[in-house]
Amino acid sequence: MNEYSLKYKIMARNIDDTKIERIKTAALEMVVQRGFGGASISEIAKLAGVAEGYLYRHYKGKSDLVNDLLFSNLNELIDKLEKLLDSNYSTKDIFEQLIRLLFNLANHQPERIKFLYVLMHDYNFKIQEEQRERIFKLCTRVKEKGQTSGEVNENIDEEEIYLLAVVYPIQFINLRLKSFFNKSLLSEIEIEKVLKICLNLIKK
Amino acid sequence: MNEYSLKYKIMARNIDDTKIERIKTAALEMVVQRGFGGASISEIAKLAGVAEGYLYRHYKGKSDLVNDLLFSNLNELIDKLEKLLDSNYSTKDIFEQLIRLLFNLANHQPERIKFLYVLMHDYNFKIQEEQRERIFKLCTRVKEKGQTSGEVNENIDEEEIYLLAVVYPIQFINLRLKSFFNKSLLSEIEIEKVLKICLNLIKK
Amino acid sequence: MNEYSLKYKIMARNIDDTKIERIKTAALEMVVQRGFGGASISEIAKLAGVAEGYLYRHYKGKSDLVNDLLFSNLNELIDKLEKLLDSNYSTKDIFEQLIRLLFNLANHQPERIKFLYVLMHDYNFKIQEEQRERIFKLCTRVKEKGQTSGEVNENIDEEEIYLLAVVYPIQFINLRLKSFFNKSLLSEIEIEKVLKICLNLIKK
Amino acid sequence: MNEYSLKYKIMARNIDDTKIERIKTAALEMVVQRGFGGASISEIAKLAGVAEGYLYRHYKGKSDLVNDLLFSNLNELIDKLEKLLDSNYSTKDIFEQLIRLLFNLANHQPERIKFLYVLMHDYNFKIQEEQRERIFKLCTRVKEKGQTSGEVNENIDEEEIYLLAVVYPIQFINLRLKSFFNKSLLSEIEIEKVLKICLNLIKK
DNA sequence: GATGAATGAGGCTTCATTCAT
DNA sequence: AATGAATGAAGCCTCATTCAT
Repeated sequence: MNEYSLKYKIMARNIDDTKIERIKTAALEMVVQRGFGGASISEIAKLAGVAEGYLYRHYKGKSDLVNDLLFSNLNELIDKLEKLLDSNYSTKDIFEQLIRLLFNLANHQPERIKFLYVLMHDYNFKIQEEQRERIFKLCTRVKEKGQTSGEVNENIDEEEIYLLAVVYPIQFINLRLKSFFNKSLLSEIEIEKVLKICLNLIKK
Repeated sequence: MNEYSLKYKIMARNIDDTKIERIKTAALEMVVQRGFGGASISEIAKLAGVAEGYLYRHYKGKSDLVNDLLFSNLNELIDKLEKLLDSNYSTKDIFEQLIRLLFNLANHQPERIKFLYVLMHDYNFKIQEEQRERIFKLCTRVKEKGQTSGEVNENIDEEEIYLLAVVYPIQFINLRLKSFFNKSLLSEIEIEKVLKICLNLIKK
Repeated sequence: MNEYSLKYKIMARNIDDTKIERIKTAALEMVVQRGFGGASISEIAKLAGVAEGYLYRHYKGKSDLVNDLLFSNLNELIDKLEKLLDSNYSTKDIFEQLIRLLFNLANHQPERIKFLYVLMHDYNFKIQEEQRERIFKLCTRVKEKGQTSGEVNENIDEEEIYLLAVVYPIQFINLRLKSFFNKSLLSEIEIEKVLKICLNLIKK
Repeated sequence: MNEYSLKYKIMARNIDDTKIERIKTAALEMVVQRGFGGASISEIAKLAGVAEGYLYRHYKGKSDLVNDLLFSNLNELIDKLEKLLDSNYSTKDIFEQLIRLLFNLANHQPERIKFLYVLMHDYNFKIQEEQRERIFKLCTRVKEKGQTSGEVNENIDEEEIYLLAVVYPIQFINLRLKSFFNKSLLSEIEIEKVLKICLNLIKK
């Protein structure tokens, strides 16, 4: 193997290894920018720098691709939350970690949080039953842990925990990402603001 | 003009008068069911019982139609809120009335609240600057009124009022409309639940 | 209405009225030339002088179009045969008329007989059950009529009548249309040749 | 080379040796099942258990592959017929042997006779000039032999011999393979039926 | 005003073919 | 020799939009 072919090989490898990743990133961005219906395969492929047909070697179609993206992005989040709960953090700290996690995502990969935000509100995309159950169980665990430790109000249920600890921060973040009220910062102050709301809620 | 054609004309007139209304209703339903990209003009026209071409006499295109729908639906809501604020209700009662208003909409015209829910979270559809300002001003009025009367915490700002009094109820309602946690009731109990959260968070 | 618009109207009408006919003709030709899989909608539309999309206002898709063509072409033939049988022709004359009919088709609309020839031998296209039954019944009628009059051998069955009176002429004609043995005439002599074979095989 | 790799090589060799054969079988089946246009290289390769690219080391493309298949299948048949004619069989026996040969094929390798049936009727696939000539010469030999021995009518020509001794049996067989008239048997009785028609034809 | 036939750009998808390994 | 990842042209089909009536 000469220098050229070696270099080529490495390049080829590199291109190869990131191809699907680039498709995912491109699809995610296009869905955020144009919505599911508005995102076109040809634009996604162009943005990813792959042939249109290549996409179909890995996904059955656009729907499959986007559902897979939703599933894996959500899974990543759920996994992290499960780990959080497996730790010995207090309930308060769990909320804080969760909110930090979402803000961190917003600051480093804003497209991801936008993507979740967009698809969570699309009546065409249903979160898989299995993931819904995992989310519900997470909320149950938080609730029980918090109520046992006396940190969480007895009247709060899973739905409210989900709405305040997950949905509320996501809504806050996206309002900022849209500069809806002409603010777009997502710094420590904002984290505390959101956390305060969240904790305020659950306390007795 | 004989009796028949007269009668026909009257019928036609009557039909005519509701044509645009029917288009709006149809478009709203289709956008909720299939998303903006998935809703097709021909289906909307068929559902509305009008010719495809008719639609273009009143709207420049699909985008124009849906933007108009978003605008007018939002306007209706904002108008009602303004009236609420013009009344002598206490801040608490204003929140209650607002939440009742949203629940009422959900119970009687669920498609409307779904429509708002879907489009408010679509990065393609921006709420018009003018409406954003009206919303902001409404929040300012609520804030000031509430803080003057001592009902609202001094640290709460417009953004938080919007998130808690508008976004939170809409999120709650749509979670129920989707049966996300296998609950779908939207009755008095739920209103109180949402109101309690909302007030709890805002009060000192 | 001025002269121009009148003329235009007539032209438009003419174009209109023949549009579907032109699609059918074009589809038939393309299927013969390239086979079902090889015939493309865009080529068919171009040949017919209509927009690609227009085709879909009348047919669900390529398959629907070609099936419809097969069905109607076959129906036309079956209808003619039924009329032949309703007449008072002798069995011999019925065979002769049938063969003349096929030769006539071959001489005036060769694409049609090629089309039937091509699709009847495609394992993807099944003749509809209803048409198969009609064909079978026609054969039964011929058989019974011929056996009653003593013109047809008692041992001949429907299948053989179909093979000899329908399939054999079609095979002969297409062999000629292909110049398989470097002959391509389809004149009176050939009609007699085919008829002779047919009668010879059926008679006692 | 160690024992393992040797064994592997032998196995590989064995597999290798049948690779083209497997491609041919797979291609033949796919063409029958889906038509030329509908048969895809990747499906053929998968069914054959070879890499897609391998196919292109032996054939210029799909068309080349299928043409080769048609050529070789036809050649096999023609070779057998030539041997039949080189024997001392009577003309009657030659017809019988030919028909038995076709029925045998139908019973043991139905896909092959279907393949011939499908492609013989496709206006895209022309039988090669050379093969057409060989077929014609075979018919001439049969004719002359039969007319010399007095078994074949003087008025019969090559075309008719081809149509009755080759095309007719193939048509009969495929009508049965399709259960066109709800019969699918291809046993001794059917052979006799076809033979009778065939002989009836040519006799004086 | 109102219609709906017609258009054609553009979407999704398949698949024959190539080529680096 | 053999592979199969990758390509991209071309296929089928949809649908927003236009326009003659």
